[in-house]
Amino acid sequence: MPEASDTLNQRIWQVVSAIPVGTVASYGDVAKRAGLPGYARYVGRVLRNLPPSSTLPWHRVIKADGRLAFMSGSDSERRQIACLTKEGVLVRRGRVDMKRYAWHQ
DNA sequence: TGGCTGACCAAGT
DNA sequence: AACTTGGCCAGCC
Repeated sequence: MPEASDTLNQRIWQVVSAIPVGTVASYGDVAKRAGLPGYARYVGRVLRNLPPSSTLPWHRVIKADGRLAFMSGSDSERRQIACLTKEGVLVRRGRVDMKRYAWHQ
């Protein structure tokens, strides 16, 4: 059972900030690594609530099957694709090749 | 209290 | 690869 949400958020932020440049991790992976297996949706909510000024590499977090979580064609999706591409992660048809770019713990 | 909603996941077809 | 289904969990009415 979760403690104070501030503490949980900090754990999640810490995990996300540890994702190496040029790699990606799924929401479920981040949750598990933060000690919260099964809390993938919670991770998504935490990232959604991130302030615009945040420097956290939220763009390195995608769905488990390699697809981006945003609606196709949205501004958010375009921003994420731009960030990933700049880091060398190839995004094609809103999808990333997990075999190649997954963050292996 | 209870139903609805997601920046989700895994297995099946 | 595209879809569907059932499960999941906290926030917001």
